[in-house]
Amino acid sequence: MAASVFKERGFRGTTLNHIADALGTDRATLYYYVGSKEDLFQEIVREAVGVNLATAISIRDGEGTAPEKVRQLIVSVMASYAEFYPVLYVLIQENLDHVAPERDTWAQEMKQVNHDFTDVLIEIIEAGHQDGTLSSAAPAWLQSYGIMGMVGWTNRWFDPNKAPVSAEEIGSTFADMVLGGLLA
Amino acid sequence: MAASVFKERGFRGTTLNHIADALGTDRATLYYYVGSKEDLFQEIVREAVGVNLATAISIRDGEGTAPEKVRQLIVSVMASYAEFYPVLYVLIQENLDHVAPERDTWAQEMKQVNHDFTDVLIEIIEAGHQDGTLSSAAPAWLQSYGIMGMVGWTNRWFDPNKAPVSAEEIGSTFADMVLGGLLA
DNA sequence: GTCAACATCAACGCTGGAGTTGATTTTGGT
DNA sequence: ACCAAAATCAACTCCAGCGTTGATGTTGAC
Repeated sequence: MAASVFKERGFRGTTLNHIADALGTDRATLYYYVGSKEDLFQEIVREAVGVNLATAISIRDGEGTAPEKVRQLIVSVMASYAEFYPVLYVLIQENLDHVAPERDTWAQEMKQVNHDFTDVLIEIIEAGHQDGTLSSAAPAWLQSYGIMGMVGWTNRWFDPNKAPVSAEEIGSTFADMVLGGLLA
Repeated sequence: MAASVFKERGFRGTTLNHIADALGTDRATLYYYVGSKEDLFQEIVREAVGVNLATAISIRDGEGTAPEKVRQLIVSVMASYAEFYPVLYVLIQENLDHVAPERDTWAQEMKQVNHDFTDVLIEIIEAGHQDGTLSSAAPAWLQSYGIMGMVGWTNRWFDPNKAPVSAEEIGSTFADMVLGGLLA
């Protein structure tokens, strides 16, 4: 519930009044349950972030060729976005470079998780470069950033409860684009 | 100058004190030149947004096959991001769904521009579906959103003054990925 | 029925940041 | 040298939004 409000208005744009309203209660009542706006936000996000990284790692370390792993990763991330909607998007849409100084410790941790996640993708792609299953015409990090962009940008338009396509279809389409390309 | 501050902190995270400091002056002096924080922001962004859309339209209406146009569009957008850096990113990184009510009129206009831009890309891709030069396995809008994501997400990591690769290289890599795919 | 733990909320304090005002300094034209 | 326009800045006002407190319900165990 509070997550939806954060998703719709962003952290800075959300006041505890907005959340209290959404919950049909009073702002002061909210403080009976949470220590601060920051606490509330972190509590919402905390669990989901780890899950995503763990999935990526298990794909990297699992069976399959590099291209298969890239596909699995894209599809499973999209599936997570839908499953935990809107929790993961709440985090992604926050530009962690823009957080206020007080929130810096937490922001650093989150950036680390993002960084680790991206690294997993880079490693998968680099393995593909090594064994020749993926084109090494460009550096693996740049290819990874492109993929992360495609996927991460869905926070701006994808709502699993309203979209005409499923998260899996989106993931599959993106994987098709990025692996096989759009050329007919 | 002020644009850099907005880029680094986001609209909400930027105070006029931050900007005044960056300019080595006083906040009140700033108000001698601009009517409000909002005015300042719009003034910075106004010009650049139109340019980008115009470029897209001229590519759509120009010579070349659909795949060539997709490539041109991606590369030219990346080039614009670098040329006008950080102005276009300042706008992109603002999630226009999160703006405060007072800013709504302006936000609607900006959303319209974004929408028009995306539409141009969709039209290019649809033309490719028609003439068989691009795969129509997925809807054109979804393929477009993927491309917009790749490109738009660069606001999180690309700084033309620091990056080890040029905007054109990035654009070219993304075009390669999306058209030919990464499969070797 | 009573009491303690649980929960709610009106009313407050406080701070950060937008925008204003008026007095003062700087600049440039004659 | 003089004056008017341009520019600067100290010192305000105002308000939104975070967080607190204490008084007032509500509930469930015995």
